[in-house]
Amino acid sequence: MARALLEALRRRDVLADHVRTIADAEAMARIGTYDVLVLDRRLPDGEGLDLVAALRQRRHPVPILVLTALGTVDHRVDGLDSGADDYLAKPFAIEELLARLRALQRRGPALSDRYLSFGNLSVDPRSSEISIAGSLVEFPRREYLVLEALMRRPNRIVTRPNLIEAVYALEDEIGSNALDAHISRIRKKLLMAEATVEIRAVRNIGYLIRTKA
Amino acid sequence: MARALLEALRRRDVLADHVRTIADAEAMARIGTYDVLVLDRRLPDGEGLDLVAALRQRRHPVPILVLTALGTVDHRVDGLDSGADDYLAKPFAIEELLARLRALQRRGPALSDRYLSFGNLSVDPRSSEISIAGSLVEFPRREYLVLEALMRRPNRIVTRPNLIEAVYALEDEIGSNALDAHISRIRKKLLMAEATVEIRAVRNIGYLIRTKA
DNA sequence: CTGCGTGTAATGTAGCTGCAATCTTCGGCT
DNA sequence: AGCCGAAGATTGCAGCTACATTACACGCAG
Repeated sequence: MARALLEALRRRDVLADHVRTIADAEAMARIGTYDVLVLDRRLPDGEGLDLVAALRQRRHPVPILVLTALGTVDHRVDGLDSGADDYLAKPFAIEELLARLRALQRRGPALSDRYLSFGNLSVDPRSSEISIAGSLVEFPRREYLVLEALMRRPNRIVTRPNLIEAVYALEDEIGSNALDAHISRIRKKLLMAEATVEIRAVRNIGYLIRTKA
Repeated sequence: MARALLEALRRRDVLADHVRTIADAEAMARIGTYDVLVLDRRLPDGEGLDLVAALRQRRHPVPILVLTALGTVDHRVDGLDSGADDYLAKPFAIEELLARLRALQRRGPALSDRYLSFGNLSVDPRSSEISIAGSLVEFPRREYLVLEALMRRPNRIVTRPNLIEAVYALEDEIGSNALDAHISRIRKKLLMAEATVEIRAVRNIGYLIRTKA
């Protein structure tokens, strides 16, 4: 399958590389600069959509087309919502695939980043704006960064080191409860704005954001 | 058909406008700012793909999804190659359409050199002219460049390095608050002209332009 | 020469942010 | 169950830093 595709691409003077595993694909995406990534879902070392999600999480801008046998509407919706830009199910016409690749390449790499929303809270990483219950709420920089980091993984624990890294990118900062202080201030604002989410501490590990009981 | 779609979108709090003809669609695209354009092919006054081609010819950046009964592979290829970003044939599942619209909206508009307009401010990169509330306002070169860079990504943060790069293309220019000074002067002019947009600082990162509260 | 554009520097300022002191909560242990 | 220690929560405060603004000087163009 891959071989046939590579051959078709080569015949049209499209340069392409091929790898078999998610791990390799991730490495290639990290190093190389590609116009488009074509991805199957059922791969030797896992589910292709996990790679999509991982790349998007890191804000990797490469356009991604998922090409797979899993073709129900639900499959398609899942694929697109995981961050893929197009989804084509087998069987497919090679000409259509090529046209879709052209469309993706034409459009270029993404500039945008997904709106993060959870409960009645939504975060726009592009403008660093946060709205709660529909109205804009101002957050200072560091508080914003903490909240954004939490919102990138709602319902999941984000470790203290991760949070500190998110806020103090390179700068060194150790030995204080600065992070706790930020959390506290964020909580106060969430309360003020009547957010339906809350930040819970996970002892010895970190924090997570989740919907209020 | 259009009514059903509008209803489905409205139910999900997606704002949408609907027109019946190519002429109207063209007018709307020219005036308004839309995240995505959904287009049928067989329209009362012509072939939808002609509109796609016309918009692309003018470098219109809006993502376009063609939604039509014409669903052969050739139809699809033609649609995509005319400049559309996605092509969905009837019959289709509403959920898939919505997912595809999300994907397009996520990715955002293509870069372009057409009129940049936001709020009551508009910038013509070709002539380097700026109008506020309909009347032309003179900006010196450097101020113009800063404002254009911001207007290329309204509501998004533009980093200081990006801005500096935009203004001082090759020349070396470090160690001063020249950029801040420009921003300040631009702000003064925006105020004078009663612009409905404002420039906000994002601490430690850069600036962004957005509509005034 | 004059006027505008632009970089620099000085100065002002707001409000973020880290800290520490104190209080509260939680989990483990007997 | 109850106690204790440690982790987390909270809050006032003070220093500071990044940004804002203004004035000024230099340079180039008409």
